[in-house]
Amino acid sequence: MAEKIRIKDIAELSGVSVGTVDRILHNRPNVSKTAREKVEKVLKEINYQPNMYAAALAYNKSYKFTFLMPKHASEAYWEEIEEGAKKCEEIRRDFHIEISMKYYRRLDTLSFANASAEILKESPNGVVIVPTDLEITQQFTDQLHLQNIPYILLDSYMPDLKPLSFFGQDSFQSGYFAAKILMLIASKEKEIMLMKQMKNGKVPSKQQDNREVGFRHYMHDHFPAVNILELDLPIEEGRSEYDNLLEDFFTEHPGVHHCITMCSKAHIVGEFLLKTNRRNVQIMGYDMVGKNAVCLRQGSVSFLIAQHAFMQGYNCVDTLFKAIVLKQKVEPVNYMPIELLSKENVDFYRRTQL
Amino acid sequence: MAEKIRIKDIAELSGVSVGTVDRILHNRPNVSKTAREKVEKVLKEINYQPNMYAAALAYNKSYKFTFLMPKHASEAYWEEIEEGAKKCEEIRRDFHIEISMKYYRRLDTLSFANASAEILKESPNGVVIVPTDLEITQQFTDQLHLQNIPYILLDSYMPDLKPLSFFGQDSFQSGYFAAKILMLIASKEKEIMLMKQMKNGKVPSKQQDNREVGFRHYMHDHFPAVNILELDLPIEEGRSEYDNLLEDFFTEHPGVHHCITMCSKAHIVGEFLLKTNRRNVQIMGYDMVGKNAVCLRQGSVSFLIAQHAFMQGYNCVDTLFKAIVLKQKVEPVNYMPIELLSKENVDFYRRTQL
DNA sequence: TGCAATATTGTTTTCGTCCACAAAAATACG
DNA sequence: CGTATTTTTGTGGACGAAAACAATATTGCA
Repeated sequence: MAEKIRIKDIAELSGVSVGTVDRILHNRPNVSKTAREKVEKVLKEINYQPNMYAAALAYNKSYKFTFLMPKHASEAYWEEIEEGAKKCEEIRRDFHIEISMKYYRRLDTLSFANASAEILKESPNGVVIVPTDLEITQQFTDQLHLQNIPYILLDSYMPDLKPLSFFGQDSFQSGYFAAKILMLIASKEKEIMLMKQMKNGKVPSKQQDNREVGFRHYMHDHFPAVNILELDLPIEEGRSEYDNLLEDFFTEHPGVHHCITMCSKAHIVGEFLLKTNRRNVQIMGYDMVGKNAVCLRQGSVSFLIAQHAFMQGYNCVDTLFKAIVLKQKVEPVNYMPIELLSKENVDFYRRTQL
Repeated sequence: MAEKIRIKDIAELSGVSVGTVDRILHNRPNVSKTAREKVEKVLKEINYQPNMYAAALAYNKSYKFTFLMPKHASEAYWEEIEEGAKKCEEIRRDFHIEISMKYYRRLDTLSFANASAEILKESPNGVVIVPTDLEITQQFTDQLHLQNIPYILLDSYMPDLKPLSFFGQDSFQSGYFAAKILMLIASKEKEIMLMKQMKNGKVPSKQQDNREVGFRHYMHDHFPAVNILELDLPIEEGRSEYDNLLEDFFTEHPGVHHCITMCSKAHIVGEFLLKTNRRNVQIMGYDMVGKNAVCLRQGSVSFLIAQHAFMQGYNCVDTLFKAIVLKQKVEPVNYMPIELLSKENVDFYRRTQL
């Protein structure tokens, strides 16, 4: 069981030197047919697992990974992803891996193109990409394929780009699940509020759009009669303006007792309800970020869906590491769990299971 | 940023030899005050992080961990824990850690005592214990303390025993949460069925008892009028007898439309309902094991609570590893997430996040 | 002061793998 | 057949930390 076979052992068993075994293990040239046969016979019988730490120590090469993601002005979701990536860099530090972060502005394809050009100049060993539009992203990944630089897609899955791997949540299914849970507490409602945070009149992320599609799909299938009332909060407006918009909405629709949002800003509604002493509205939202957790604990938000952003960042980097440094096979598609949080189980949520 | 400081560098910076630095880093004797001061001054300025792989390679010592748990005749929960432990053994193999599994028979204190005596004879470097009664367990852990063998408690938390660490689910809170979710779909019910699998007239695990306490606590607080009807399935009886008991129950209580169980056998009820074509009963249960997953997908079970058994086993071993081999500080109390699964999100459940 | 005993230092080998280089064997060619 | 060339093999450092070992400095005591 606890057989620790070294290259030296293989060499002795097959009657050659460690140099020859090493050449065969690494598919290097200059090995005679007879030597190859002798060694491969031994390799077939035993199960050699190289000591990867000794290997890393001897190899003494460093790896550069680049992480391309949207610029986040204190947006907790992106911050958490970055923290996860940094954590992995720290954990793997003895393998000499180094991550360089690059940012682009969401919906600004030029900034994406600029950043990707910079990355290509640095020719890293691997890349993690949070994609923008398919077309612009593909221009980048085509170059990466040309240069044989493996890359991982994070957040949005674009199978046509043939990435090494993908990490993210199935947004459609997640919205579908959210609808199901919401309708457990809102089964008798005729109207439901859907809050959206808009930027230049658009929802700023594809993920949120897809969640809404999943949400509406469930509603259409199971509660076609329920009226979904949208409330848009333009990100350009200040916080005080939000309160006015919310006040107007709830005054105009006193019969609405349930609110859902696909973004991480459920706490905006939660805090408003608390401030205006409205106790008869239940909220469901996304992302286990500080302010949402507070609302969840105090009861102004009923449910959150977590998407394990930290683990997404961590896993992307670790998957690059496993594929490139350890030359392991990696899972091509990795959907993160869709995890429901309420006041009763939120204390046991862990951003990482490690 | 990417400073890779070696012992050799510290030695040069402080004008001593690597031997002296090594002595100081490991608190070994025979270091003069002047040398110590010089080195400690340098250590304070830089942030030395030893290359743990080089260290493990040089240390070249092997570690024996023992895992004491109930004998599981194909009980999926325990199997999963064992698989997690084995996985960690594999991941850390280059550090020469070896796990030896020991089993005792649940509710049989003598078999626990026998197994623990065996373990003590082998004097391992660390132990993972799934406890039995407090008293019997303490007899064992007292010995471990005497011999300075660190140990981790898994499944049941007994703070008085002063373990190195604990991993498990908060069973009370998990039952409480289960009740909340169940009552979202059963809010109008007057009667609910609580299925219990008994062994010699007792619930075979403390965890299940505690979940029931949490469950009843929620019911008492929020739905005191609901009548909880227990159905006991004695494990001694065969499967066919279960069907008879279930048939009798549902014939006698045609008004019961919701069933909850604290054990992993929700699928027994699910399969019965499917077989007898009863479509008007919803089930909630525990553990993401194969048969339960099937029932969840086909709709005969509505909700499951997962407890991440695989990660529990993995984390216990990895925590021993981190504490003993890497000499890191470890978290003393680790509650696992309480994760809700339904048809809509079950496909994204992962036993491991790694 | 001299010499042993002890305290403190520095040097060297080891771990398993990788790779550069040296040595040996096989082949080419005049 | 002998020398030059190429192919194939074996050997000997790294890598960074740990620890055994050797060497030096310091102290105690007659």
